[in-house]
Amino acid sequence: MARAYEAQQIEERLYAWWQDSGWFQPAGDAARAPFVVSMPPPNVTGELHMGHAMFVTIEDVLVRWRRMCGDAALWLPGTDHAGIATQSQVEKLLRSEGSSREAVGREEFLRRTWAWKARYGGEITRQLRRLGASCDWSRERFTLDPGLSYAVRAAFKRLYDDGLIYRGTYLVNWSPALQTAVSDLEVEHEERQVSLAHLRYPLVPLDGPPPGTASWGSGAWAAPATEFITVATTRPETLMGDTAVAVNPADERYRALIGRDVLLPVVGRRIPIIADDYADPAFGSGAVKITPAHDPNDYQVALRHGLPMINVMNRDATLNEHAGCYAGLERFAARRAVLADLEREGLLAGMQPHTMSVGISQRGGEIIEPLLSEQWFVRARPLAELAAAAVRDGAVRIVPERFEKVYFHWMDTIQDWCISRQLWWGHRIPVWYAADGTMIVPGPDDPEPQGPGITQDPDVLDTWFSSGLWPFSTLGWPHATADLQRFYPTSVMETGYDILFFWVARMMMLGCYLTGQAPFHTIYLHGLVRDRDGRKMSKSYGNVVNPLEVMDQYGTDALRYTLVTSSTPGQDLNLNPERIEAARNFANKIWNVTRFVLTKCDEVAAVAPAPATLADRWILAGYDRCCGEVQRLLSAYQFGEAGRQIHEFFWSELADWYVEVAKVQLEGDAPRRVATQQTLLRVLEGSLRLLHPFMPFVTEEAWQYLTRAVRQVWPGRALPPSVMIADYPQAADLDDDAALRGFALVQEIIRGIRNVRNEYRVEPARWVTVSIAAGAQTELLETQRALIGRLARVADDHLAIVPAFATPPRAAATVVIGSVEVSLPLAGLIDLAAERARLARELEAADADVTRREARLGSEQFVARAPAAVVQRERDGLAAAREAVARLRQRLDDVSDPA
RNA sequence: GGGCGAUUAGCUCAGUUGGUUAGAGCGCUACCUUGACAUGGUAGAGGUCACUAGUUCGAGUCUAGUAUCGCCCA
Repeated sequence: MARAYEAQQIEERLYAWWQDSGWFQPAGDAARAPFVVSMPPPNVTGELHMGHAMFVTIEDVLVRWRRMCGDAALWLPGTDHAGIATQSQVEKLLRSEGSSREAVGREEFLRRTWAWKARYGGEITRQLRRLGASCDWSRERFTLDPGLSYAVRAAFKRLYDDGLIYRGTYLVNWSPALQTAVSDLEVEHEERQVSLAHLRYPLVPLDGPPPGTASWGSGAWAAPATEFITVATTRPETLMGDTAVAVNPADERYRALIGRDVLLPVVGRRIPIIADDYADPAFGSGAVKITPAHDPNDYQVALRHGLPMINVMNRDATLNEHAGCYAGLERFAARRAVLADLEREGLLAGMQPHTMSVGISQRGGEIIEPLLSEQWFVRARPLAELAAAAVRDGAVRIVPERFEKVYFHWMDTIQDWCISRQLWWGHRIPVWYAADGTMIVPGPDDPEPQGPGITQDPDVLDTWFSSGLWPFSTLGWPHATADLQRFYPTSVMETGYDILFFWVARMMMLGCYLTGQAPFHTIYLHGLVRDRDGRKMSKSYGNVVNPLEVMDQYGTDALRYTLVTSSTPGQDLNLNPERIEAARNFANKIWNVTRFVLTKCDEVAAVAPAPATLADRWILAGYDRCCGEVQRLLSAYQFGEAGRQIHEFFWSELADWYVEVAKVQLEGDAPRRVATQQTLLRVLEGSLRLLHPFMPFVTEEAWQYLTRAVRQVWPGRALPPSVMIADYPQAADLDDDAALRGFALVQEIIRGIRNVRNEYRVEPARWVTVSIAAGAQTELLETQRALIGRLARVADDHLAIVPAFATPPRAAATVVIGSVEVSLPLAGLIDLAAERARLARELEAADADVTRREARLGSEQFVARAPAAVVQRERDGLAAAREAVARLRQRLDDVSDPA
């Protein structure tokens, strides 16, 4: 074995070996309970980022753990066609060639996109492998696979026939840059500084000549109007689409005007003044223009009042023929032009700065345009009720629980889901139109409608529609395949909380409705990975930590261990590079403990082992307790805490103490050596299994070396070929409290002696003399004298362990541990004043301890109400503290004695 | 406007049925290259658990409120 763990040299080899051995596939034994995780499919053209590293790590911990526990574990991987993202990439490519998708046509565009996918689509899955993902690549899926596309058509047909999918003209979020509708979720909101324009609309007089006879732009357009109503708007360029002006019915200022008409500037259309609560008297002038085709609130007002809806914009956000003289202008240029002209006509009453929330396209980054258009929708309410009930009834549990509230709120306020996208890359909507406009919706097995004048809907479905079917479409649904029957519903859905609505909610809705069962029993949500200062990682900040570079530098195990132990469920994680380094060091520690054990176990005498020593019993009890805790924590989805506990045990107990103890014990006779070798092998081998789900590579490599030795020590012991298919350690509930307490005393004595040596600057190599007055512990400590001598560097013939000191030691430093007194006569080194100060400090602390415990035990309420075990612990602690105080006082007297 | 989270050592974070003197890693101080490991070892220093009130025999942990920061929804 190399002196240091070198991750880069083993990871690829081990991963290939695991996969080639078929261990990533679920065990065929039908008696085993399945444990199934659907991998959240990454964007097929995406590149690995920390979010991927996070979900892969957590899911792999979960899956490797359940697999080792004996489940038939299936982790099904795949990728998502990511309509907008992928199409944008290919369009960018075409633009660089001076072409466009329109120029090459739909068929050629799709050919180009598939070619792009073939070239770049494998990258992300190669990168997932580097993370050690033990997923079943033989079942890998892609959302545009024939099987999954079939599932999409089947789902669409079913929902359509059940009246849950409909087509209609509605106001949707339009992305002018992408030229498609997007769903509510794909719109982000941002506070922006905008100008609120106050526009004066002339009223049509009750009698007398109407205004608007002069041409627009003449400067006299409003003449001879005498009455005006002022409306406040942030979007003056849409005024040509106004179909009313609304005022609040309770607003005294405008009550008399309700029912009258105003003359709309630019186009000269007569529109009514209506009363609606939507108009806020406190906002702007209190009167608001109603532009139903360009504002969601106005749209609702128009529905209530039966107003016409006039769309003044094209799909690229330029104004159309309804905008009169502004037709063809881009929306923001039009705004400036309209304002200038209004001013010239004397119709601009003022401008004021205003902060408002603006909808931004999540992908394009430009301002979303509410646009009236014909789209397909899923009627979400019935589906949401099913999905909410599954969680409410306890069929599905969300971890951490607090997200249930968010989930319910979303389901309770759900809006219909716009599922059509004006893209070419994706599942084409399976609807055809006859020449007369009749819709034909064939089932997935029906032939494609053909005939004169029959055309298919040009749009595709939202990518989330297909990924909403993912947990079952990947297993063969709607066909009752063997996989679907064995592995559905799946077990745990693990993903980031940021896509609870996008994806998890849709899987729940579609899964509950289409399969009649919730697609998984547990939803585990992890937090987002941020930089060390808590900022979101983004290319524009330049604070992105690339997981591939981290793995190159520190190894995959270090990255995984850091990700899984740096946070708690649902909590964001600030990734600190120093922690990754610490995790790398941990891997090296594991490696070197293994090296140590191997060199000490290369030869084993053929004799019966000696009975266990106190230290043997202590490390076995500690290991056992650790196994129990880890099992408990993993069952409770406390992955981070489980990983930290193994670290604590491995480093602080096994490496720091037992390895040092073993060095001493290995110098004993053959039966003692064999017993120690067995204990080392047992605990280390078990610890590697315990840690394997977290750090698969170093544990496997170490385990391979180790088990060769284990086979020699225990020739009869059956061992599987890989740690990844070995049994996960279970606690035997040893509960050896005597060993835990006894060894803790030994540790305190050794630490006490080391402390004194350090304070008195005793050279590390020098052997010292120690006397221990051990009272009731004399017999126990006598059995540990070799250990104390070696670990505290006390010469064996200078270590006295007696029940009590005959005469108080002189010129000695003293350490008191309860009833045990450890004395170091350091001839020539002891400074009595310093020793007095040291003892006084100890005494003060012990005294405080006594006072605290006395106060607690002095309370009748405490004794009466606290659990008996807690009271007893206080009593024991008080007795020990009193003993220590007495001894410290005595010692203080001794060193104060001028004799 | 509604909801959620965070606030613990210089830094990044744990602390899950409330129970000894609140922990880890990094950093810091002193010492040590002793044969598993300097990617290391030994011994230390370092905290009014944001603040206020409450519940309780007992609160970092439970409740209410306040402050600051962040996120989600409208």
